[in-house]
Amino acid sequence: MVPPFLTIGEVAARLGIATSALRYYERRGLVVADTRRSGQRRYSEATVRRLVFVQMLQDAGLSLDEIEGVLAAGDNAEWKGIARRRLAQLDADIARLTHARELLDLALHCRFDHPLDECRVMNAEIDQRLDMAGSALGVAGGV
Amino acid sequence: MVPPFLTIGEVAARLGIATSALRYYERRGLVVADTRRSGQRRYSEATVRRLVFVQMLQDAGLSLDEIEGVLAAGDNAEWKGIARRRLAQLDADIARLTHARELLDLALHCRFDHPLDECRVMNAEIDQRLDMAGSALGVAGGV
DNA sequence: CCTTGACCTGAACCCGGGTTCAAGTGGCAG
DNA sequence: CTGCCACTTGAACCCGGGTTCAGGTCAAGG
Repeated sequence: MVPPFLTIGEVAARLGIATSALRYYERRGLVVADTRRSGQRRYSEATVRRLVFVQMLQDAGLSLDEIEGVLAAGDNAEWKGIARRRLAQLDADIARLTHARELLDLALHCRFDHPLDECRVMNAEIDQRLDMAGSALGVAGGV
Repeated sequence: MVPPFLTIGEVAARLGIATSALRYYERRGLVVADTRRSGQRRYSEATVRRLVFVQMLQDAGLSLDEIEGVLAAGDNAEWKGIARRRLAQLDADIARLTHARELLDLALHCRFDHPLDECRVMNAEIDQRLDMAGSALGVAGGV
């Protein structure tokens, strides 16, 4: 049976995280050890789950402040608000990374033998971006 | 024709970037103004393009150090190496974000009325992650 | 008894990518 | 001449998410 309490080192090992990070979370008020035995933190199974949850949200790109908000949310409208905002941001991020990925991929298979600044694909993209921001650069000589 | 030189403020406005960032790039040796007029930086069109290129690579998730590497690459094997590494990383990032997105989305449409820690989907994911890292936690004795 | 190892604390430090600040210069308008 | 504005510099600071360090406590084992 062995009361299911883990030391900070065990938790750290299990979650693949540094003990210093666990203490840091506690400082932040995010996740506090359930109890102490002669001064040392002991974590319950439930708290370990909570930590995994924190990791998940972190993976989803939430800041520790946001995660605090989610954990503290009494109202479920509260975490859903945070989640929705983050969902929109995720979509934007994914789109941006996907575009970057395509670009990089094209550049790699462009032609095998010219420097990057002569790459047609890259230059097209640069032109695009310049046009987006309102170009006076190639348009007219004078201000 | 009016030599097509822009002041730092003009470049900043055009690229949607702070002047301080441009000076910072110069400090880093990334992109240096072409010339000076009574001490003030002047940027050529070519240099502005270079800056846009820097922004693109930054969007693709390269660090300024890596970007320096790409810009300095004499050998095209050099930038291709960096690009390939980053491409792999992008794939991983995209996959991770996509997974997080799905999860968050499911959680949002889960049931309309329970706190997040009672969400079936979330708990399934937490279990998964615990199992991944070798679980002794739920195996014996548990609650 | 004494060492060893894991743990404790607060305070300081690290990193990347800038931003901010104080103090000074240059040039043009009124 | 006097503003005024955009520009210059080096140095200091900010942020998030931790890590590192010095110095101390505790329990077990040889």
